[in-house]
Amino acid sequence: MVINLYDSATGKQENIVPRRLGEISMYVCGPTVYDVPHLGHGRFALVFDILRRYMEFLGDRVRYVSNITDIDDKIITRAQQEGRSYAEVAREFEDVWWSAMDSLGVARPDDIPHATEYVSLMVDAIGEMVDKGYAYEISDGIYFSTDSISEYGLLAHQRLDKLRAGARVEENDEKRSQLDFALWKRAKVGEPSWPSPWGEGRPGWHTECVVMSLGILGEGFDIHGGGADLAFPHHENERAQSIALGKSFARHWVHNGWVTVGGEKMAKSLGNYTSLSDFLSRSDPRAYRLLVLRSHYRSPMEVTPRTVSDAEESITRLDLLMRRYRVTSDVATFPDPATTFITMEDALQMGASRDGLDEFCQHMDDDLDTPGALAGVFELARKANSAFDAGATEDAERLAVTVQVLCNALGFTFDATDGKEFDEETRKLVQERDAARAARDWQRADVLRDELMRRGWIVEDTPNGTMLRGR
RNA sequence: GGCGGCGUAGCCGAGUGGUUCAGGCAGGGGCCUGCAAAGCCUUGUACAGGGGUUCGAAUCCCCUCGCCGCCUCCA
Repeated sequence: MVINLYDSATGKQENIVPRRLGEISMYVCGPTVYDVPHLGHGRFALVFDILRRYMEFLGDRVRYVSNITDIDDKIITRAQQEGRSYAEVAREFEDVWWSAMDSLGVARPDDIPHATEYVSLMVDAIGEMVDKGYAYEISDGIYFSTDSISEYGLLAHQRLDKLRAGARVEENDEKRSQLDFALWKRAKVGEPSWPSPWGEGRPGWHTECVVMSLGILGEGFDIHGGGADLAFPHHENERAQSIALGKSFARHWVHNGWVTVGGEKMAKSLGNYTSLSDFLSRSDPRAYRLLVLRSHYRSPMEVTPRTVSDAEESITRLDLLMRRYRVTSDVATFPDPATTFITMEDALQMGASRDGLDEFCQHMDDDLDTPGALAGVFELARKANSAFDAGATEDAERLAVTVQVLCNALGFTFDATDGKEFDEETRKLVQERDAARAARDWQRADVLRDELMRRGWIVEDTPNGTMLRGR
């Protein structure tokens, strides 16, 4: 099975044929840890988590690398404002990052390189670019000469002269071209710095990802990903450097679209962002994953209180199916998506429906059409409920297990509570109500239901008696 | 100025040149239920506007309007 993905470099959908059969190497630009992450960061993390899981589902071994930029102008600025070290700032916000990732159910990358761990390799690379004539020195550091790369502009889909014509700022007269970017920034007084042949300083942002991706995954790795705004100039600049270094770079480029608010890009600078921690403290984290899955990864995605509560309702529907399924079945052990990637083979072994899996894959293979795949999952859920209603338990369970397995493949977990886990007082009310109902004392039963509802429960009657779920 | 994207029913959001309105949420009707809840069934005459191509277009082409993004740090 081969997945097709839209490639930002060619502008077309391409078969992802890995450089080594059965092994996929993927590098995704991670966050700069200078502040709390917002929903936009959450989206890219989820998109690539889902892509990764799907490739594992197909049976490929994925090596997933995503970096942490832990040295950068913004980190330094913040550290100076708060009178602490850049490392403290970076540590703090990296911790926030990972705890948000855990809540979202994003599995850890296989490798998490930090920029500061690669400074000396970056210095080597910059030296090589200087030696080969791709870089030049001016008063505040070393710059890459974009004119030296004939293909520059591939990812921007623009020619060099057009790009130059559109350049908005001319902040540095010494640069040969406005498009040239810093490889090495000389340290000003009080700034953190590392030694180099060009004096104390720090690497420019665009160098770390080339050095780390090539260093860990090697030449010609399969997929390079990130948010759409990284395509230019960040990824363009990475590419330019790889050419200068004479190394073959990423075979495919994948970029995800924005989270929007009222049609506008969610961004720090616009102040229209919701931080992940705020979101996660108010809403079911799975709702965000569902929102991400429900829109195509390259489309803009609108997040509003209403879309979020819609998503929560949808999740509940699946939760209830899973509860229904577990009531009739002993199978309660599914792999935890946080640590395990389920494969199609596993799925078949667990009794999932071949047709259901095939339809799922058909959508996913088509440029990660998660909305289509998800529609199929809900369709299966409907059929499962139908079969349960009809008493066709065997069919129902096969359908339900398919839903379960596909959702696991997408990184979802379910609320597995059987609706009977609550405090003693509540338990007593439930028992009394069941007794009242058995005695056909409807008045008493209704009083008890009202009481339970007052306590925040949604009350359901099932063949197994009163069931509760939270509101 | 250059390049690119978007505009789909109450809301979100896919999709495709042509029988059955992807799916979710919300709403109407029904079945089930002691009543509910959940579930199931059923119900929507959507594709910014205007031209054109076609036997047939929301889907292709042209124009107009509106919105947004990238070209600077940015997921």
